[in-house]
Amino acid sequence: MARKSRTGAAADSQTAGSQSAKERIVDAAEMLFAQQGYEGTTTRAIALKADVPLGLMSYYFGTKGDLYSEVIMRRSAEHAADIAASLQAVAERGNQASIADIVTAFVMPVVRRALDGGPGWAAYVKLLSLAANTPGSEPHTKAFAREYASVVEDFVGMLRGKMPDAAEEDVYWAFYILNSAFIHILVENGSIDRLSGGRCRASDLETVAQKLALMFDAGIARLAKG
Amino acid sequence: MARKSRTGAAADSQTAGSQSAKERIVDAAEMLFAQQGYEGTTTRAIALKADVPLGLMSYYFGTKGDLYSEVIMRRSAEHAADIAASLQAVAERGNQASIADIVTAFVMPVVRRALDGGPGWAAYVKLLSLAANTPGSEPHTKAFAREYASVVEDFVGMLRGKMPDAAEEDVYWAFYILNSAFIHILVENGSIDRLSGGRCRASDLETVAQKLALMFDAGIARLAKG
DNA sequence: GTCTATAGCTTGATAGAC
DNA sequence: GTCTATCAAGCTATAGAC
Repeated sequence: MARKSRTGAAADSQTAGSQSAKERIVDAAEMLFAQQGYEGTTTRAIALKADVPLGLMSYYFGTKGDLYSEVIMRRSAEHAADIAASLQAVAERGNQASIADIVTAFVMPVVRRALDGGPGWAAYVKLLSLAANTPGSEPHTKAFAREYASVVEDFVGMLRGKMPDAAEEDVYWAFYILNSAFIHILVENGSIDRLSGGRCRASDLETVAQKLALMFDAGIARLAKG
Repeated sequence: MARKSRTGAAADSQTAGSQSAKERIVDAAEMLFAQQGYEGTTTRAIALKADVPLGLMSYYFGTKGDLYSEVIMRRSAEHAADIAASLQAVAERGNQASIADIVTAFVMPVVRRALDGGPGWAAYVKLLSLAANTPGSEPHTKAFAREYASVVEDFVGMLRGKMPDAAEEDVYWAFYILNSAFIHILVENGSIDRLSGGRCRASDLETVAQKLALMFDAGIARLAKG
């Protein structure tokens, strides 16, 4: 037992495949950061899950913070473009699009990635929302915020078009409250499952998206009246 | 410079007063856990902020996890009773109370503590919402959830009274989405401030409560229609 | 490029003097 | 009760053999 096998017991069936060591490290980091947070995840745990020697971490990525950045950057541009396209498609329908349509266009690209994108994307979405909820993570949060700033502006602009008589600040409150609900739901662990006795499942993001669109269609309309 | 003064530079103007060492430790822990999270806070940092020698931490509270529990338990019962009373007052008005009234009754006790309760209560409220957003914190989260379970049931019951024609699961979705928005807003650090160019302030919880009541009054009514 | 071994700190917790 | 000194373990990051 001179050394650990590359496909030994420590290897994770999800991350240890035919991918390169570099990819496996990012995959493992993504999953662990999403599950345990940045501070709660050690570089050793990442190396173990990726089944690579500890030294490779620094060789490929430098510090732990640099690796975190890499996890974000690997998917953020594609994801943001994804949402932008979804919003654009609705914007082209002009006034025919309802508030519910706009909310759905904003929310569904995230839901689809989380549900159909595989475990990597699911972890990324969780990490994305987790970063927005974590204090003392200024550098991390700012990195994410920058990547999605343009998409947020598009969305707010479309909401504004549906709130012609509202005070400017109410457009921002509408976005803020909707986005807060959505972000929190993405990190949720299942408190609603227990509370509802199994009638609702937090992991059922499609239903969540539908209820969000329904509620905020009415809620934003109310706010828009002044 | 044989040893650090009890009122020396390391002492925090907030926590180092006439209180006992034991109280100062809990105060310092509360504030640091709220600002940096559980993993991000070291027992040394707490001791430094409380201006107490490191050894006293274990003497009074045992482990770091025990100290965290103490931070929760110090205020949770009083806070939960506070919210229960607020809900009860609205419940006594029977059908006269609107959905907005019920939402306000649920939200305002938290807002009032955060704004008028002093820095200790402000930190506690932040920690409360932070715990609901943190992964890998099962033991912590469960401790909080247990303390507020009864209040949540009361609130859900009152919502149900206002949604007589709705499917049972929609009552839970209504609560879940509202609570998610509220919880996330309590940890927010000011992204809305920047986005709105200063027109909205995340710290202005009174306005947040007002907008929440307005939007969810309409949103829950819509959901209640089926 | 890959891996082992370890340096250099910081962590939570405690032993034992006062 | 209070405080200093320190332990054992775990951390990130790196030096240097292969």
